[in-house]
Amino acid sequence: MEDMEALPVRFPSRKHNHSSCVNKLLGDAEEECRRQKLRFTEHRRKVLEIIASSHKPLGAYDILEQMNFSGRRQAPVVAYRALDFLINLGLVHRLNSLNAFVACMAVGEDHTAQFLICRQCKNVGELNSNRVSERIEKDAVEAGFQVDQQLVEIIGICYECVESG
Amino acid sequence: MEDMEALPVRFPSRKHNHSSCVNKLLGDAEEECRRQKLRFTEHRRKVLEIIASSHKPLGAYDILEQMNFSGRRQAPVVAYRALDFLINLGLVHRLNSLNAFVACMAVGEDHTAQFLICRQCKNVGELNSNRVSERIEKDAVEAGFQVDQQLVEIIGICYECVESG
DNA sequence: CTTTTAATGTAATATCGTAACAGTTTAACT
DNA sequence: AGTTAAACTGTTACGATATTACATTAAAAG
Repeated sequence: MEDMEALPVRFPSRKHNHSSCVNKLLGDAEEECRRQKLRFTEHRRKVLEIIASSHKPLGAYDILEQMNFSGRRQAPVVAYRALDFLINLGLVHRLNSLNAFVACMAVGEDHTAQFLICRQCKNVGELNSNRVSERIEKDAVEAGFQVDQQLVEIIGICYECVESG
Repeated sequence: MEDMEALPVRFPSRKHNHSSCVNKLLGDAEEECRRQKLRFTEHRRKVLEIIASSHKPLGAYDILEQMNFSGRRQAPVVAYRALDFLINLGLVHRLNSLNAFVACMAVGEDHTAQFLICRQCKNVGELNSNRVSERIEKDAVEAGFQVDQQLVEIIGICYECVESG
């Protein structure tokens, strides 16, 4: 029998409200940091805010450009340090095929992230199908391989771009 | 019902014969180039030979280092051009999580490559499970996403490394 | 209030990858 | 063979991505 539970798909609609998802993510971050006694510093907040404000993946240097508060240009390492922190916390994902970063759309949901990357509008969503991650796990084990981490990036066209030709 | 056909797993054993897989790959390349009327030039042959001689992924600059015939150091673009050619021919794969390249272990078998990357011995194998690629395809379609390309990289420990502690 | 841990500032440098363009070789066609 | 078109090569320069190292400052823990 097939497992027919609904998929927890998340793809950003063209008309969704950005500022509400930014606020949600900042709230999640604050809470998580409080819980784990980690410091949610200015750099970290700023980087998360920048990433969350875009559903298009951003490169580290794109982020850096938007960090010029007080007119001073930050060094690359500033962005990378904040990104590492946010990735470890599960608030940000890295897209290996693009050398770029996106905000997590399923914070706190314990998922193996699987990305849907639209090569037309450049938006990125998360598929996060347990069926996929379990299939990978099973087949790898059957092949004698012990899985630590899965990396799944799916490149194609999102439904809104298909519809609009 | 589960599909129980055997998986076409390929993971390089510690004791397998390198030179025979190099020769096989070079032969495949020659044949494929003859068929498609493409030129299998010296650079391309050399790069394929270098990659095929290692089951550990090699970076473009690692490859470059081994291309110093006649003592002259080649420009990076030389390696990248040959790599592009070999990748298009399906003889070489790129590992996005490592910015590195490996020889294909399933030439001519029409597969969606899925990589098993051992973080201990650094060897890379191919899982290439149709069950995985079909599951990804189905779930993505169900999510309204039209798939062009899948990128699956699985990081963990291979059986030989598990056995040897 | 001092010790220790974590975060920052800053500079330098490593690593990965591409653009542009002139020159040469190869294949294809008279 | 001689001519043309396409593919490949050589070379220089540069762009993009990421890390190391180390001195300084701020925060938390005792």
